[in-house]
This record gives sequence, C-alpha cells and structure tokens, in this order.
Amino acid sequence: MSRYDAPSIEARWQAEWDKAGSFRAKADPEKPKYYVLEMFPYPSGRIHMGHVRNYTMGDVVARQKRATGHAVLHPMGWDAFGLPAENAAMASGGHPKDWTYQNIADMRGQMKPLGFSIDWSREFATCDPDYYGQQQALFLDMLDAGLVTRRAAVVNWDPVEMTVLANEQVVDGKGWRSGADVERRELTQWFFKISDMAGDLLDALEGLDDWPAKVKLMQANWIGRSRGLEMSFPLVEPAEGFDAIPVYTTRPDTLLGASFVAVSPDHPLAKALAAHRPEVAAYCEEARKGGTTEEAIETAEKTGLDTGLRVRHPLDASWELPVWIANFILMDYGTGAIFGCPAHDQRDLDFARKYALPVVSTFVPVEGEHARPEEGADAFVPQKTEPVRYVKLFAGEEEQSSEQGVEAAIAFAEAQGWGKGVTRYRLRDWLLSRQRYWGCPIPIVHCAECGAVPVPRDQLPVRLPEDVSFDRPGNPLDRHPSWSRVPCPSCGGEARRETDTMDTFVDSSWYYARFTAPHAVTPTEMDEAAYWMNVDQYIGGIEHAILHLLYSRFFARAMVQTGHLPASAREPFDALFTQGMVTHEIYQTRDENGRPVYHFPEEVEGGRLKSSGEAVEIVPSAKMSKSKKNVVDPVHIVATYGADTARWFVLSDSPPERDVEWTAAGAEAAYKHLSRVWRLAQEAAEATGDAKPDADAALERALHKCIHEVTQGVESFGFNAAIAKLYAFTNLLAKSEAGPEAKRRAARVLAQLMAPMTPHLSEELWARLGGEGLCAEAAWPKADPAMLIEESVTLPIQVNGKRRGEIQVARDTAVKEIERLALEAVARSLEGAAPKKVIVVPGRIVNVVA
RNA sequence: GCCGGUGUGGCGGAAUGGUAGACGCAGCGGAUUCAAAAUCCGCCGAGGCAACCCCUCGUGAAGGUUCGAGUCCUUUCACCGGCACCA
Repeated sequence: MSRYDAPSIEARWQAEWDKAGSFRAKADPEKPKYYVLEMFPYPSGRIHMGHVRNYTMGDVVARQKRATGHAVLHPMGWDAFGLPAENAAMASGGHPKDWTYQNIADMRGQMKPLGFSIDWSREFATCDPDYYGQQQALFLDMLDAGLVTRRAAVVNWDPVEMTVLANEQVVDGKGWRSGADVERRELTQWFFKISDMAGDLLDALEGLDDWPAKVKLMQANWIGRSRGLEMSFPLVEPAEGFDAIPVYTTRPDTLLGASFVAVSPDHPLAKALAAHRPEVAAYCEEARKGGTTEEAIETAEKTGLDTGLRVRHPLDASWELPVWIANFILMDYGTGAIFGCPAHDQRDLDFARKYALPVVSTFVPVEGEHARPEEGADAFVPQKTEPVRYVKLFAGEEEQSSEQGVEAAIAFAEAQGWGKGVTRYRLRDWLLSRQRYWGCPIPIVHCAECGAVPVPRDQLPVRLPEDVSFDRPGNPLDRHPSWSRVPCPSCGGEARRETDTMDTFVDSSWYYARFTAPHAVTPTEMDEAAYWMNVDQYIGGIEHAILHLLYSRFFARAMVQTGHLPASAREPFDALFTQGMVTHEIYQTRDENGRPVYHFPEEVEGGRLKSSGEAVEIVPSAKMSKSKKNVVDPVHIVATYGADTARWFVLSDSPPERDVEWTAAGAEAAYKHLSRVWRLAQEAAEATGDAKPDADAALERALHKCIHEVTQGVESFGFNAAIAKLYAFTNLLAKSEAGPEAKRRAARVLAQLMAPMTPHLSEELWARLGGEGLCAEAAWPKADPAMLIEESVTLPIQVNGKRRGEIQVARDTAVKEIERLALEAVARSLEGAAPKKVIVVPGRIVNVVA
C-alpha cells in the first residue's frame, strides 16, 4: 500500500487543474453565476496563517459552488499602495515600486502551492498604472457628478519633521521618529461627499439580510443618525462680528439645565479671539496638541478657557451663560459649539465640576430617588424611552420620556421661531487627500488663473514619477524638481500638479468591480459587471466592519451614478462573512533588565529553548505578529505536511467567525487524520469479497446522513461542524463490516465531501476509487431525504428540568402514549407523587413537573 | 472615553429555549512489537458512593424570566476588534 505523500500529489493535481483550466471564470448563460471574494491582501512579502484561513474559506465556498453547477468567479489581487512601502524605502533605500512588486511575486509564489481555485488570469495590483489610471477616471467622473469637494481638514502635524503623520505614526501624542509633540493643523484637502448619502447608507442596511447583525449595527452607529435642535445663543455683547453662537443639541429638553456654552478651539469665534488675545491663542495652541483620533480627543483630559463673553438664554433673556473654549468640542460635528447641561451629561458634569459651573437637574426619576448630580452623584442619563419627571419643564408633559421631551422641545422652539428641528449624521465626509508618494495621484492641476482644473481624460493615467528619494521625511512628489510643473489644461499657463495622492481605501473600494473586467480600458465593462455583480459571498476580517465596507458601499453607489455599474449593484456585497484571526501562544524569556525576549515556535521544544535549554514563559495566545514572534510560516507547514493539512487544520478547530489557535499538536493531528483517510481509501480500493446487505445498507444510510450534514455545514459556514461530521463518518467507515463495493462508494463520496477543504488528497483518492473525470469538476453528491428519517427516537425524560431517565419510542408514537411511558420511566424519581403537569415536546424531550 | 463582540473540561470547541461537553488534542489503560515508531481498542468535567445504578455541583460573576437557560433580560468583571492617515 502506498503512503500518503502530500508534496507529490499536490504539485501533480495543481498542474492538472491548470491544464484543464478548471478555475477560469467563464460566463455561462446555462448556469447560475456565483462570485466569491476574499478581501485582497496587502503585499507585505510573506503570507501568514490568517491569509491561509481567509482564502481557504473562500476556496471551500468556490469549490462547492462549482460542484453544485455554478459559474464561479474567484479572483485574487493586491492592495498594493500604502505606507509600509515608503517606510521600507526609508529604512533600506530601495524604491517602493520594486519593494512592492517583489513582495507580490514572493507572495504569489507562497500562495499557489496552497491549491486555491483562483482564476489567476484576472490578477492585478492597485499600484498598476492600468488600475490607478481607471481610478483617476472614476475620480473625475465623480467630480463631474458633484460627489467630490475641497475644503480645510485637520491633520497630524509633526513640527520637527515638518510633515503630516498617519495616526499610527503618532505614539502617545508624539511623532514616532522625532518624538516631538504632534499638533493638529489644517490643510485644504479633497473629500468624497459620502455624508450626502448618509441616510441612504443607513436605511439600506436593512436590506442586507446576509450580513452579520453586528456589522450592520456598527455601521448604523458609525453613521449615527440623530434628531436634534439647531438654535442660537445671542451674545450679550456682539464680538468679532458674531452676534450669536449657533449650537446643535440632541437634548433640547434639558435647555433649562444649561450652565455654559462651549466652542471648539477650531471654531471661527475662537480663532478670531486668538488673533488678538494671547491667552486665547495660547490655550488654543495647547488644545490642538495631540493626535486627531477621536480616541485621543475623548480620552485627553478635558480642559477649557472662559472667554469672558456672555450669551443670553433663549428662554429667559435675563439669564446669562458664560462662553468657554473647550478641547473636547469637535469642529467637524454639528456647528462646532454646544451648550453644556452637566446634570444629564457626564462629560459636561466633569467639566462643570472642574471649573465650578452650576449643575441643575431638569428631570428626575418618576419613582424613587436618583442620587442628585447637584450633590456629587453621576449625571442622570436614563434610556431615551424611559419616562422621567421634568422638574424644569418648558415643553410637553411633566411626565414623559426623553425622546418625547426632545420632540416637544423642538416643536416648541419651532413654534416660537428660535430654533429648528434637524436630522444630523455623525458620519463625516471622506477625506481622501494624502500627503504621500505611494498612492494614486489625484488627477488635478492647480492654476493661479483657472483654479483646480481636472486633467483631461486622454492624459490619464497621471503616472507616479520613478526618480524620487526617500532620504528625508515628507512627500517626495512635493519636492520633485519637475513632475508637478505642467501647463494649465485650461489656459495653458504655468500651473502645478496636485501632489497629494489618494487614501488607499479608495483603491479597495472598487476592486471587486474591476475583477469583473480586469483588463478593460474603462473602469468596468457594463456587460461583464452586469453578469458577475454582485459579490455573492464576501469574506474578510471584522476589523474592516466599518470603514472599508462603508466606503465600498459608497463607491458602488457612486459608480452606479456615474454609469460604471448597473443599478442592481449599488449594494455590492450580497452576503458578508467576517472570519476570526489565527492566534498562537507566545514564548518569551527575559533579558537582564527583565524585558521580554521573544522566540519563534520552532526555537522552542518542551517548554525550553532548543539552543540553551532555558525554560520559556508561555504567554496566552494572541494574534500572530512578527514583533511577538508567535508566527508559523505557512510555507514551512506546507513543506512539512502539505497544503491539505494546513487547509484542513485552519478550518477544523474553531468556528470560522472566531479566532483559531494554531498549535503544533493540532497540525500533526490533522495530518494523521488525512493519512488515516488515505489508508482507509486504499483498503477500500483493494478490498475483495462479497456484498453484506445489512452492513452495506447501514453504511449507505450513514453516508447519506453525512452528505446532508456536510452540505449543510459548508453552505452555512459551519466548516468546523462539517469537519466534525467527516471525522465521525471516517470513524464509522473504519469500523464498518460492509462489503467492498459499498466501502469503495463510501470512500469515494467521503473524498468528494472533503474536496473543498482537501482538494488534492480528494482528487487523488477520487482517481484511485474509480471516480470519473476530475473530482474538482464532478457534481456534488445529493442526500436522499428518505434515507435521513430515523424510525425510532430516544426521548430524555426530565423531572422539574433535571434529566431522570429516557425512553425509546417509534417516530410517530402518540403524545398520550409518550406521557404514559415517560411517567413509568421516572416513577422512582416521583416517589409516588402525582405529576402536576407533563410537557411533551415531540421528538425532543419530555418534562414532568412534580 | 465611545461603538461592537467574546467568555463552556487540562486545551480547541459542540449544543433550533429542550439529555451540557459532539468532534479533535493532551492524558490514562490495553492490544500489536524483541523493542520502539506507526496503527488499533477502551476510559476520560468536579465531588460523593461498595457500585460503569444513582446523587450533588458545574457554561466568567451576581440577580431575573421560564415547566425547562450555555442560549433570553438586568447589573458586573475580564479579554478582543474599531474609533475616520495601519491595511
């Protein structure tokens, strides 16, 4: 009997599939189409187990859909622009382009041995001029359609390097290289007007039935529709050309609890004051320190400066409130100004306590006492639907929910004419400008006479210049001696190219559409897009739940609007699956200063370093990362056990939406199991003898059950459950007394059911067990429903919810009879007492209430 | 800080509101072997009991709803993801 020799069979079948063109996506009007897509990788240079898991899941879906008669599109590409290439260029002097294309070649080479059923003829990288040129065309179409705008936005500014920093380059409020305090600084930049579509992007979530509820909830919260009041606080003394401060509030019902008005340090009033009042300028400068992230702003200590200005309360002209500048007010949200009601907002309360501002409750609980914020308790913020008693009331009922109070207050303000109810969104416009080299150039020329002029379409793509240097911080495009100097396309005068490039999220917001016609001379081809879109199944990490998916939904809408996608594709992803990470435990020792020193798994054996025998500390599993060295190289695993083992293992141990822990023992076990299947199949192939009717029938029954369960598991993303069933059936086959023909059939179907996960092994066994043609092209087996019906069932009998016995009954036993048998079975537990009630759940359980 | 998620044996995990621990790993016992590897068979949550009968406890913690809760609700703790320039 031959041994299971993964490397040789894997290479051979990959060549066979290639030769047969099995995975070429071919539009076929006779078949339903199926587009399965995994989020494409960033070309870091090495694939990791997370990639293996992600692409294996997609491959299982692709292979099973092919087997069930679909025309399948399963492409692969590279999300190839981005910061790491520039960082690499700075660190080692190469060029981002060379680094990126070399990484792509390396990763493709590591990926192909895994045997994914990908149509490689559609491969592209987002840094290909073919791709980003089409992206520039899309940008210009979106500009024409009014979906693009230009205005000031805040960036992280490193005052030492004189450069813009990415959020990840800001560490504890300081630049990662210079260590200087980062400032928030304004630049004029390009935006996509995604906020115009906020309402639609929110409402359309409801139609995404095959998206995880948690992702839809995260997106809904991110978009953040709110109903509120826009109103103004008149200044007692007009100042800096302002006679009032407009604010937006979602809690107008608490207006009688207002104790101050606060504006953002970036508010026009704050800027005007700063121009001639040094203490204001100093405060605003201080308040602008730190990064731009919401997290940095929210967790920074709340500070403020009393401007000395006073505003009048709109409900009582004699009531004056102070105007503060506060660091936690965002200029991007609402009007950049708020009124503070400390009794009903914890942040306002902290601020009021710090600066000794009044705290006045406007409502209290209907029943009982809530500790009073006035007397040192926390702010009272009940659920919006919970009724409360208003003690300071100006609109609506004394007893009403906050929700009702807000509506009443809006109606009251509108009737009196000092305010207006508005619906606002938290979602901001999408800032797409990046002051970086390795991205898609924004196809605009700036002319002193004509302003921002689009590059004519026949001059696209605007290519990145290759003669750039990375020896200094900042954007090489900006300091390139000639690249940006061009004549104005409009007047022919001297002009300057836009030197900003696009956010890399733009690249990944339409690649799924490009895969339908990857070589087209327009962004898409309508026929191809109409055939293949939408993506039937999209698979990727939960970390993309908000930004990437929201931007893609926006882009699909924009592409419909600009005629690049059919209207049916405005929601591009029919079904979404978010898979978990691959984790591994961490091995560390300590250096003389007690700092951890990490070690790769292959350097450790039996809890000790192979080299020195020193014991290692084992830190619980975390996401595989190079810095912690808790990584397992898929290339190494494939070389040791074969691709099928790696694929089988990443699917077997955890539900796909959860993290899976890679363990050496688990990988070994997966390999042993595949070897066992190999042996059993060989035994079946070589078996001789007579049929054994009873055992044959029993095996056939079990096989149909297995087909049913595995199909269901694969189609519902229960890959680990499907694999558990395959284990169970393998155990059963091993013990079966069935005759040779029945065993051969069982082994052949088993191989086929495993094929989505272990395609090479399955292909080899298929051939050896007499399967016709390629297993990869064979029709998926069907379970006979008649074979799935059990004739008798075991019913557990509970007494007061605790299991006390069980009975065997025929499938169609009458309820009365089941009751009688159940009481008989648990008579001892009842100790003669008469049951109060008997609950029979047919086919499941009986509960006797004593 | 805000938004979302997760928590079950020694370990990974299974379980339409219906027998908690499927399946796998590790462990233990046995078969095979000159011996080992490989393979095959059996046991395997904790505690109690003469007993593989049975009883008690047990799904991060505390309460609640229900005939019945790992599953639903409230509170709470820990960890993970996101927070708009990492991708």
